[in-house]
Amino acid sequence: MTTILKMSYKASTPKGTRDFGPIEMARRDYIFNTIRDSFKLYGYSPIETPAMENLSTLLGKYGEEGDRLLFKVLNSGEPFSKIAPEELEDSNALSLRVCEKGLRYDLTVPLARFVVQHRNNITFPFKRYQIQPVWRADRPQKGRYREFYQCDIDVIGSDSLLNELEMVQIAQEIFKKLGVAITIKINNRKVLVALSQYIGHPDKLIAITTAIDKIEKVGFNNAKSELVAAGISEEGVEMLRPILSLSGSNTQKIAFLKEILSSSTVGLEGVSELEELFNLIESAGVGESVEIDLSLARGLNYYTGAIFEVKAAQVEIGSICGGGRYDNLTGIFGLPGLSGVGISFGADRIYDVLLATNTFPPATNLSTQILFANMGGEGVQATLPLLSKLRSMDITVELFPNNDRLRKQFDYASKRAIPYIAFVGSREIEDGEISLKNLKTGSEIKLPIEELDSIKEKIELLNL
RNA sequence: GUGGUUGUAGCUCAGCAGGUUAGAGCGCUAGUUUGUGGCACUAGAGGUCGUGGGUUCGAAUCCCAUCAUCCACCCCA
Repeated sequence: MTTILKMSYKASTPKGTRDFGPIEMARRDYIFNTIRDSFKLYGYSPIETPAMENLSTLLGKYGEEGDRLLFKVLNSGEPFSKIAPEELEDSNALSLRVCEKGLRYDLTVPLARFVVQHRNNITFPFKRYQIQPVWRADRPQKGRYREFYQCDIDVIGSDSLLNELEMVQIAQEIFKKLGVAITIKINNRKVLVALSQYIGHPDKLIAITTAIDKIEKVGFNNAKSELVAAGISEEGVEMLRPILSLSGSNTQKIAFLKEILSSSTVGLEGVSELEELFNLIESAGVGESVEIDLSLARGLNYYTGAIFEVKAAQVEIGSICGGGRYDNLTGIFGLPGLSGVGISFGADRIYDVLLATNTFPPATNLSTQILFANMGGEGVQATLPLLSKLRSMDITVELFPNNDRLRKQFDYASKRAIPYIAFVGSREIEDGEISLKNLKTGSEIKLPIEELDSIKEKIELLNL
């Protein structure tokens, strides 16, 4: 064993990926189950898509930055055998020659592909949920992994703002169940488009939105110099100042925007969408901690309407949930005219938040209820039928496989947080009973085998 | 992609104005008469000090490179 270890390479997972042990899995299941339960409650159905998509499906959907972060999969066989020497010089072009597939970067683009491909079998509006890992070739850091799970819901084929409302409701509900304090930020891409027109630089939308996004972090003046560097006039940037430092209630913000953008058709459209959405949110009574944030400018370039982002109030970890409306994502795959909205929950970051705030429920540690000590030969024989009986009663039991010293068996039980240990040895066999001991309190009782049906009540006694 | 941090036992780390056999705590293994654990005591296993060069009589310790790591930026979940 030791020699083998010495000879082998150091065991590790690839950069930015992790293993999940039993405790982590119990906690992750708790998160996934909570999220999934809410998704189902609102009528969403599950789908799954492959880990790999054709690279052509993925490329160009996430902006330049996103393309760079795609994990590409080398073709099998001998992909380089047909490559001419001069083709080796352009590494970008080369990677497209030798890689036809890529790992999915999110769940939204695969969904768009899925919808287009299966359009004839789908009933619209299509409400689906999807919980699967995604991969990004990012540099890992706190709260950022190269493999992480997204939990998505999307509605495809309905442009009603009721869908946006539903996203907000579900986010509120899930984080309430999980015990995470949040703020939900909402903006509208049309408003951002209108703002860029308003300051006279409709072509600089991307530069403007990314700079706007930074204002909170680096301050207005730094963002301003960045915008000026991007070729935007100083007067134009100054026009943004009152808008972005806008404070007050959501209704005040809306009123102000209406005035500023009164000459812009898209702008007014965006503002009235915001207004209508907030009216719906009020009617539904889920307006707590929901605010308009004009500095919210999600980077994924397929969003066209509402955009959302959820931040944990108590933990600094980036957004734990985000999404928005995209009017024409399926159009890229040849099926125009379908509007969709979606939101994605970042399970791994939510995990980190629950861990940091210590809000995992204690029950997530529990595995086996009763460990039967291995007392050797006849004890084991007498135990086997009891195990089946207890399992049929839906009690999680296991028998220690080796006839080790009891000290060791106790050790095993306490390390696995098994609350009860049972003995069936020669004494018990003689008296036709089992001994049952509570590891925590140390109290022990005898239970006649014919009364096994009442074991649950007997266990209650042990807890006193 | 840019900048910084740190790499010593399974884990957390100490050692570092260069000097004989590299340490601690926790964990692990065995034992303190194998039908009762968590405590305590005793003993033990386990490290080519991330890797490769260099400086030096001598390097875990200084220099360079490289890889890995974590953090920040970018971007995002």
